[in-house]
Amino acid sequence: MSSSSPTGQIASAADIKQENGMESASEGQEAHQEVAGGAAAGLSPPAPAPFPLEPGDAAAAARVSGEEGAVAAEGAVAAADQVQLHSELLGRHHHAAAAAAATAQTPLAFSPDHVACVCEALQQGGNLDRLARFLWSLPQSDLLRGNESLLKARALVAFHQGIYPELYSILESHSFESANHPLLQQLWYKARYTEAERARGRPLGAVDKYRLRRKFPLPRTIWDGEETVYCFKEKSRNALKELYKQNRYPSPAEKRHLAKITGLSLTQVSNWFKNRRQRDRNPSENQSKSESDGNPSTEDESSKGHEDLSPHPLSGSSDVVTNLSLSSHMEPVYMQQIGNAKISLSSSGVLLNGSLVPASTSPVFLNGNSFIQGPNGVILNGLNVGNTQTVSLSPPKMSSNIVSNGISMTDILGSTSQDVKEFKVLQSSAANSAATTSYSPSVSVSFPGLIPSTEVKREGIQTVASQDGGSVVTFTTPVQINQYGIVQIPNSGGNGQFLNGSIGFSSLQLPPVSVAASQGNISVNSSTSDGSTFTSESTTVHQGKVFLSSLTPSAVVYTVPNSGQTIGSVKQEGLERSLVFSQLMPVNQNAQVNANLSSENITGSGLHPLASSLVNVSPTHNFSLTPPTLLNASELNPDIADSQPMSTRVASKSTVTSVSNTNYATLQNCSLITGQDLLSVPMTQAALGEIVSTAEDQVGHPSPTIHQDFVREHRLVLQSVANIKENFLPNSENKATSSLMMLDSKSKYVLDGMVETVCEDLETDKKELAKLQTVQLDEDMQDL
DNA sequence: CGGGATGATTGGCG
DNA sequence: CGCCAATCATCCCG
Repeated sequence: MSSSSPTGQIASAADIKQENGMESASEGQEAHQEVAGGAAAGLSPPAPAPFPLEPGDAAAAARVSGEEGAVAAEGAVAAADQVQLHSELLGRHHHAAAAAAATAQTPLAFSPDHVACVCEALQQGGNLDRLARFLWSLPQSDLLRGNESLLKARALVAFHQGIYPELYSILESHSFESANHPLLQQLWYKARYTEAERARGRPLGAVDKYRLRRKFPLPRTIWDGEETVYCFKEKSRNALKELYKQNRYPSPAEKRHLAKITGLSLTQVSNWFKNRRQRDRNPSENQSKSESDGNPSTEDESSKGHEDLSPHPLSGSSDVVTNLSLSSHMEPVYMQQIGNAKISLSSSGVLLNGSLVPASTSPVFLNGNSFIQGPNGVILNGLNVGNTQTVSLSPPKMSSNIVSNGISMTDILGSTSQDVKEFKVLQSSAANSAATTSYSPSVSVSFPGLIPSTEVKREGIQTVASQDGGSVVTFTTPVQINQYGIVQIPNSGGNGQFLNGSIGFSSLQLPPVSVAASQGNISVNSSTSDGSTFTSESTTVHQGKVFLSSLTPSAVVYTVPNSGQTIGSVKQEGLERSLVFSQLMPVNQNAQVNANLSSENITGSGLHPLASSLVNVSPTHNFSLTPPTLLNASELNPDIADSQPMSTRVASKSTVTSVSNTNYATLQNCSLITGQDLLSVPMTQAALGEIVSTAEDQVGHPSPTIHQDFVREHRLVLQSVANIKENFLPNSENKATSSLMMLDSKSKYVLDGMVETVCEDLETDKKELAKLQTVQLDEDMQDL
């Protein structure tokens, strides 16, 4: 199930419920009341223009004119009556002249505003018949003017008269202001319902209406494109379940806390518990009450997850790989995104950006389609090796295993920095650097390289920690990975920290140059020789980014974008957003994709030049990721879910920005930061304390809105980059003038015109971002 | 506020 | 399109 925002749900329900009110509104009842109040201020006489106002029209106009007047005061009703009476008289008075003018086909003397005013008045007054006559009397020129009020009036009349085709035509032909959307949406649906009822000869049930809504989705002209979802987000539900397990009757304080964590309202939280208890009490519904009163649903989900987690035949994986080839088109990505598998880790595994795997002990998975299993195993970067195979390491006992792209560490270590190119590693336990050797690829298991849109959930509050202070990663429930392969780490209200501890790489375990994963969401750079630990004093999540404040130089990063909402358009609640992450952060989970592309367009040309300063990227490598591959329109574009296959061409223009400073390191696709580079960054920049990584694909796509968001994100990133004053290595490749910006130690700052422009525009955004971050940080601190 | 009942919404299945 | 299950919301009662 795709996650959804509570707000969206509520709005959805509310909107739909208003549907019932439509009828009365059409009758002009409720509208009448609303307008009556505002009439007090509408003492100005109706437009004296000679238009075909009927007795009531003038009054209606008067009411509307008063609409802008503030609030209805007491006695407004009486005043309204008087105004109406007065208007009636005026209207009657002008009637003769108006009629004459109309019959004479004389151009109307009143302005469009007046016409609109009358239309509004008649609409609100429910005088549809009169409105129809009024419209009828208007000259074509006016009707064609495109005045929204007029169009709305026409739509209303069409609806009222049952001329639905015309209604649909009107609604689809003009992009209405959002303020009119509710009404027009109701007209749209109501018309559909009515048509269906007539055709069926019987009233529609809730389900029938639901199906009609699905069958006849609102046109974009009267809809902002945001989908509404009924269920709470998976994350929220998990949080609720967690507490429910502990206490079926949470105290008000607990409810508030939960509400805050989940982004739900207190009422929703209460209702949830109430419903939950009710369900538990009625075993009738719960056929599977086998599991005591724990929470079956959670269990169920877990089981589902395991199914998904279970190893798949290689054949399947290979297929996936094939599909993923970008060269053909983004379909693969699309598929992943639409899916919605959920996986729950029973143990304390952590999955990041990728397909997950059940962890026997405390594995950490990052960004990978491949998984690795092992005690304290760690892995990342789903790029699996050419074929979606997964490697599972089962080190005898060791603390940490690192696997990347299905490549054994030995391979990595042995290889030159160039070979390291695209891989991400996250070491959950830095217990001892010696662990490096501990990993033994003794067992290789093939996994489906890719589980379509896997969503990993982590139930319960679990911790993945190493025994020694080395590195500890603590997650407080739930950690999710959405179909984008993104990990969601809820702002664990309770502890207020979701990442607390250190994530580090021991120097020994890493290749000469620390590896910053470009394509992943998480990157760990270890620049220090000692087990490099990363300590996060505080974390801030904002706008799809996770900000980690780290006191230590070792850079770690971790960007987590959000959730499932990305698919299609789903309403997201602001709150939710702050807690989760926006999908803006494109994370490429389809590492596999690269394999196909790499050889051809990308590799060699684009990244290579940069290789020297970055951890090199070797073109020939199987899993070399290339910018285009990493950031492709489909991944960035939430609309993919709309089933509009996006053909993302490698050649498309794409910009990747990656910024890092000592405190944060954001790794974006295709950017690699070497340990040296990290070290080179002055510690003094700690103040910036922010990591932003984003990428924008310039490829045009159907969702302007989203695109804008993206742009914004991108801009934010750029801003941060500017602040840091770090180095950029613009890399233009592909005919489409794609620009790849990378930050490296060389402090070479190159930006093409476009980028510079963007940066300039960001001045204000920068401040906003800083402010937002601060706020978020404060909130987090409070939670703590 | 909790319990019970019931309606609404959504989605899956056949 | 019917049926059903899962979820949420709402109303009423104690």
